Amino acid sequence: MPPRKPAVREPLTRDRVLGAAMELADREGIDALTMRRLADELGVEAMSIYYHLPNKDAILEGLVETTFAEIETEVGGFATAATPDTWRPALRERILGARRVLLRHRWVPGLMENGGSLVPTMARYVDGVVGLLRAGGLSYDLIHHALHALGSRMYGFSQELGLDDGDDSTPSLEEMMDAVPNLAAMLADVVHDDPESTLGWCDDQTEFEFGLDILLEGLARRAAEER
Amino acid sequence: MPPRKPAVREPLTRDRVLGAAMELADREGIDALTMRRLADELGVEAMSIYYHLPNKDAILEGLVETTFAEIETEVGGFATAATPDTWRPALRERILGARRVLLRHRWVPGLMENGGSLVPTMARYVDGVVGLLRAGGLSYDLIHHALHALGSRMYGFSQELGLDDGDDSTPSLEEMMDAVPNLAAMLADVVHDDPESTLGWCDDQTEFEFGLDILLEGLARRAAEER
DNA sequence: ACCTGAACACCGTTCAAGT
DNA sequence: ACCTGAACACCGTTCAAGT
Repeated sequence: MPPRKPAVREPLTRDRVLGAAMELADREGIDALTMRRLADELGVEAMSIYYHLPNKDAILEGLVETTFAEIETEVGGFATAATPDTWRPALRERILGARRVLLRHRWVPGLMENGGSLVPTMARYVDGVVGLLRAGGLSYDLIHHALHALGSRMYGFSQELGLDDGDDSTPSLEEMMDAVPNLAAMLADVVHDDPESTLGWCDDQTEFEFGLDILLEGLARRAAEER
Repeated sequence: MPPRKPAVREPLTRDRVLGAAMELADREGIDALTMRRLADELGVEAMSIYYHLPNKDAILEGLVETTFAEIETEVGGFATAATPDTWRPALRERILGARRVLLRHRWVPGLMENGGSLVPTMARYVDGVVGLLRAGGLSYDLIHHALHALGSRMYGFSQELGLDDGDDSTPSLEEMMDAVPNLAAMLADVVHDDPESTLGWCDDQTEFEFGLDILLEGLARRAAEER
């Protein structure tokens, strides 16, 4: 079958731009996402993009928006019934669902931290969490605290600082032994069996759930005290 | 007293560059810190900086390093004796001390998240935390989990997403009422008395401590179970 | 209505040249 | 040894012009 290219090229649209941007960022990282590079990807001139989206920030916002739309699908919608007995596993499941999506777009957390303005679907995600906790019987005050306590964990990630940098000049364990003896001892003791981190910031699934469960546990205790 | 400028200007040094960079970033934000702007501040040509520091990343690393040196002073050194009875308040105090310093340099967390390679003094900070927990009687395994669970809270910050963006186009509470009813209800109920956030990511001191205490509580429980 | 080319005002950085 | 000027290879974006 001979490859038959369409004579007339598909017209540019906002969706096509965002789709190509998403694919490019997934494939080559967020730094590769420049207006000129994106235009190349679309077989178009850089300035053509500006006809469909006002500027680069709008593209980045659109990507976050798209990601949270994926999350909405992944968790089966943001509206959920919950009771004082079920909110905790329900929230846990929702957060881990969000995490599964972010693992497909690891550069998205980086966008969420900075630009920071809450895009609509992201706001609806948070709204869903609030609704879940409210249905679980928590006071708005406790819910408010809970959102702060969870922080970025609410979305399924928590940035940490890797002990391993990709640089070639990374000092060996022996070299740092005297500068950071406790750290070295810990690393020697703990078999860090999965050096490949899952979400850019080196929090693997087990560690993520460990921290999440402590927080859920503490929130549940405070919720029980409220009642 | 007439202002008497020295005829020969003070020679450039690594420390002078870093000092000016720190001051500039504190005053005008990290985005204002460009090589040309920094050179202006030093009364020098942009390229002169490269004689004292290899590149911009080295400047950013140096700033993180300087910040953690400030933290070391603030908390009275990283070495601390602790016992199973005292590790928890000791760690709490250390983290809140780190936070006080970061509040003076709010742009530093942003640097720590991305570049990410652990600068020496930062490694020593973590080492101190490990030493503290070890002296407190925790196993290396639990300590390892603890570092992950604390995440960036270990350093005194936790990024969250502000509900308030500085944009003029921020939708009012009424406008978002139907899109995010639960969120709107919570905001209406909770008197968010301090709209001015403390550390860029809108986590004020109270909220930070709330989350921190839940984590410390959970860690203490697991530590007790270990013994 | 949709896309383009040239240009502007920035970046970080290289490199040969000044003193 | 220390600093500089010109230049390079990039950015995002504006604006007048094409079809």
